Amino acid sequence: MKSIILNGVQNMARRKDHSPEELKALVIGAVLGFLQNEPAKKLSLRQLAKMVGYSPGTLINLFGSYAHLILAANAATLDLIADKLSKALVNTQNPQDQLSVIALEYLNFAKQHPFQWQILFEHHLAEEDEVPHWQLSRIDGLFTLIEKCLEQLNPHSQNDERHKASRVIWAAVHGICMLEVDNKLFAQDSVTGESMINSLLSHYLGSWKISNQHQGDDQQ
Amino acid sequence: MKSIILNGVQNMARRKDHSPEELKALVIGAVLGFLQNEPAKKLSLRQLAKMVGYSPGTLINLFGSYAHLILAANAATLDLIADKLSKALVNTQNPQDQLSVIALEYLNFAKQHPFQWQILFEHHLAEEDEVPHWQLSRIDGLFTLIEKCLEQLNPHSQNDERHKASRVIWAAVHGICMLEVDNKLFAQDSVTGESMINSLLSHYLGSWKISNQHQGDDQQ
DNA sequence: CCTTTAATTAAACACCGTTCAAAATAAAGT
DNA sequence: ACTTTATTTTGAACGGTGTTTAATTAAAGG
Repeated sequence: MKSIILNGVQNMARRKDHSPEELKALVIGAVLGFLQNEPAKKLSLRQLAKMVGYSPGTLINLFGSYAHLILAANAATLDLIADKLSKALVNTQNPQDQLSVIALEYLNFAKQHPFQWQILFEHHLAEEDEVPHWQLSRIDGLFTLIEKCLEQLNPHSQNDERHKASRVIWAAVHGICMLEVDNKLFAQDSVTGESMINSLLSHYLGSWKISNQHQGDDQQ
Repeated sequence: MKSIILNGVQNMARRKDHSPEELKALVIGAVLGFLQNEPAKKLSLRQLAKMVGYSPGTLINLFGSYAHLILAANAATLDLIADKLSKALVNTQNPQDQLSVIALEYLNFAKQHPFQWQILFEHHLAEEDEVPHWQLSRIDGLFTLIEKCLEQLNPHSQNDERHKASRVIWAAVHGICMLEVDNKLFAQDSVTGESMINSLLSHYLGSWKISNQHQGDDQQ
């Protein structure tokens, strides 16, 4: 297996048969596969390189850095989530039910892929380089989805009211998912992520959808 | 400064004058001081040891491991937050205002100490050792605070209804803080953490407090 | 076939948390 | 005061990390 050593110091560099895009997909697959069983803390560039049969350096000049490699994996995760959400929506018409489906599907993903989901939010880029635009547009798509439901829920609502409400709902659902995945709810067994999401949506939306029925007087 | 070298290989171990408790406080102070300016990612045991003038090994057999050192610093942070919350509450009587004060004070802490706040939730212990009980009781104290407000808000509510609502509120507020600190809200400037918390509390509580006024029929 | 270009690599670098035997100190015994 | 014992504290070593770089190889162009 080891190549021939000549001259005391020697050799290597055998070109594999993967295009850059194939290799990227291979690596991202390895990341997500690893995170199915092991926490993000245990992931490393060197292990990853071993898994896909390339050297650490190859992965670095493919993605730019280890941080950007993780970012690429996170982008794939976001795509996967967006796909699940839109698929879950096709059989639901009522806008409040749609929001419920979105939130519960999101929770479901977090519970089924806790490590993959955690790394989405625990991975911080160095402050010098900003989040790439393609990442931003993915997130924007999720917000737009929520805002559309809100518009159906209350057609009299203003744009900026829906904008704010979408952020509140997203953040709240996200907080519930996070504490559920981290097991930091310290709640009795009857209180699950599902029941919390139901409580949140029914109460928040119940009040929100009637708050602007007449002459647009916002509460806050 | 360097001790005398004799015999080719040499010396060291000058006993400093700190009791274990003093040293712990010194280290925790160094952690929190560091996190005022630098992200958790850049913190390390070795730098920390240099800051307080001890060797890495000393800190390890003081706290057990680097992970437990961070845990101790997080405990100090939780105490600090609990202290701020209870102090902020003394001038507020109305229970809904109290909840608002709690949430806004919590948000304020997160914004003023983002790195210290982030490490509270991004630090995961290895699964083999559980979260210590003194940590759990601290968190339980925060929940009890919220549940007391909810009881004032709706004296007819059941114990388990308040239990659930306290978790929903806490998780939602937490989610808002997290996305605000991480700059992941992608919202227009008018939508701030404060306005989101106000929206969340007014709508959620507005519905919640009347949901059990008569014969205890819960929505979920 | 030779040259150029691009891909891939091993090795080196500067870190990291942890372990451990040895060194230095303090405390106890005489 | 001296010796012994016990306790801190440490440097050095170990195996790991992400990243850089010079060398090597394969492929492409002429």
